[in-house]
Amino acid sequence: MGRWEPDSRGRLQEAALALFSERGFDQTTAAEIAARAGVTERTFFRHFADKREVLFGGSEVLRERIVTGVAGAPAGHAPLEAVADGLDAAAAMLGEARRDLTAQRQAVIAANPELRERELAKLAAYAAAVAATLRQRGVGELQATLAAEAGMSVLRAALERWANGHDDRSLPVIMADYLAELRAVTASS
Amino acid sequence: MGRWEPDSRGRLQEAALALFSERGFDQTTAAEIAARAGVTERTFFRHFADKREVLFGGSEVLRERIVTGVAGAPAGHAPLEAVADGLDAAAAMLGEARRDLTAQRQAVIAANPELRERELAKLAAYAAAVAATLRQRGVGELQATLAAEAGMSVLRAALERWANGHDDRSLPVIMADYLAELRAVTASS
DNA sequence: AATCTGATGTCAGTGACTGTCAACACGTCA
DNA sequence: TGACGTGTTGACAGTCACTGACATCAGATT
Repeated sequence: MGRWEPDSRGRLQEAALALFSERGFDQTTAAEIAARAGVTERTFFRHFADKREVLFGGSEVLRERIVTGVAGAPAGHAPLEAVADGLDAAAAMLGEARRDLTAQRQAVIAANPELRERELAKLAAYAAAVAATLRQRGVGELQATLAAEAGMSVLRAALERWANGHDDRSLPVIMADYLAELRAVTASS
Repeated sequence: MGRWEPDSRGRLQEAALALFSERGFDQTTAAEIAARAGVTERTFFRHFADKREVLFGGSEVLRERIVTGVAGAPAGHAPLEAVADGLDAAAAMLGEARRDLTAQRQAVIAANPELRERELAKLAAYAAAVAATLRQRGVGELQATLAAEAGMSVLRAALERWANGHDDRSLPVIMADYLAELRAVTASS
């Protein structure tokens, strides 16, 4: 064992989620999070680029999963079908997480404009990565962008419903349903 | 005339755009913007909630225009058709602005992650307002959200292309084209 | 044993943002 | 005409997010 307790990063994430839930994001300082995790404020900012990032630790892994799902779609799949495969991969990963923790995290994010802003940025990053993957599959730039962003809208709406417990269906089922709704509402009329 | 030069707010917006273009967002302090506008830093933060907001002064007007466009769509219009009417209203307003100024503003935003984040938040606010308007027209919550967010994707992509001068067509024409692309890529296959 | 490496602590500093109070030009009303 | 309310600004002190530079120390490497 090292000079300090291991997994500072994980302790910081737990401490932050707890404090944000108790007092709110604005009423919690980075120094308080660090103290609760048993480290200094400087260490907090070594692990996380800014105070919000502590809530988005798993976002890169999720992005990779989504991209892998899209890239692994059969060659014959249309753009939105490939995106659907990416959503399946995301749903599989998120479905493994404890729903109560996801709900707690979503509640903290929903309660603060700065955190909502950051969540949008993360979704935009997913969309950009998915669009780039679609382009490698031969999809045009514009269609790739539009399909990817619409897919992330589906992801967010489904995740919100699932995490809040308003729907007892599994996350992949909700996502598939929501994707069908997207197709319905964008159908020419 | 008052004790001070009028239109502090407008001078702050101009000064900020100029300084951000010259040095970049991070290398410009709020105090420098204020000095260039002939006011104090405190006055800057009386007019704008934070340093980024100075670049988004017209966003509320644009949101109202979009919402008015959606609300004014014929009763028979499908959700996405109503959104298209909102996009037309947005295009009409943005088309009035000088394209070079819009391009300059977009370049500043594109160069900075924090500003891109804020732009996403503004688009999300438009989408939420549009979705609420669609719901008043009897559209279901989910379809309203998905149609509105897809519409804002179209708005952003078209605005980017128009402002950069990569496309000589008028903004409304580009938007209509992009909306057709959205329909094509989400068509069941 | 000497050295290297990685994670952390310490400390000083910048800049975004806020609360509070005073100053002052302007309009209103007696 | 003059007292008074109102809206905008300046002045100033303060908190907190975030950064750069340097020291420290356990464990791995040689």
